[in-house]
Amino acid sequence: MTYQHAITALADPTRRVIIDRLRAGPLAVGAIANGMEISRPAVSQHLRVLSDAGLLTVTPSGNRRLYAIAPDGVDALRKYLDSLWDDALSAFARAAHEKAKGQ
Amino acid sequence: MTYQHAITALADPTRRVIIDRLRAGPLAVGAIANGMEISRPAVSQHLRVLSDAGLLTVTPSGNRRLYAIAPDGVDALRKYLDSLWDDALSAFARAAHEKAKGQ
DNA sequence: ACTTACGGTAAGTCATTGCTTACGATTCGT
DNA sequence: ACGAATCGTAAGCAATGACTTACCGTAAGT
Repeated sequence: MTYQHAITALADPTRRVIIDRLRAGPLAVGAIANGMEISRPAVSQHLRVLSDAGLLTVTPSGNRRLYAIAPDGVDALRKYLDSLWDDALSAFARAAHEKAKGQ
Repeated sequence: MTYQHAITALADPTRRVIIDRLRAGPLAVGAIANGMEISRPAVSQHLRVLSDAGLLTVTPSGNRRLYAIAPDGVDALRKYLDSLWDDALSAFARAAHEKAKGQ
């Protein structure tokens, strides 16, 4: 039941930028913040939110900390949306059928 | 490129409750607000946000307005997450491979 | 050992947003 | 035609959250 935190975390545009930067593979905090307009502490705070939401994993590597996308967290959100998608389609088909019958 | 608005709209817990109420089929505003703790205008405002995000459709029916989940809006979000999912899995596999080779 | 690099945390500020009450517009029932 | 019902919008308020600067701990390099 962690998809709520995940969707809240992904609602922020800056956090989606961070996620996009990690699509190709793990990165250290400095590498993520480099080129972004906000300060490095701000990036740290976003990374904290994303990690708490289960969307990122952290692996300390010497001096630095490597962040990577956690497939499990993304999957939780996917499952929620798939369920919503199924129900929406069923309701849509039923509504269309009722309308055709009524008309 | 409308998935950003969709994910922002779904980030609010109250709006997810509204969406859940519409899973079974279209409902009027009063029916949605009935039993909820917030006022009806607040529900109207949420419905506005969800509609603007492409997640709901409105069909006026006499005195009332029937809101229903828009499958297209949900699908846009699904596609974004599927893409993210694919990249996350690839990056994960690559990282595991590099680690195995390096170790 | 001392300095430098890396990154998390704290405190404070400002904008965003979700809620309420009040009001107006449209449609149904009689 | 008139009163009631349904619903959207405006204005105002309080809470949440994203950002900044300042600070502290830990690991690497010399």
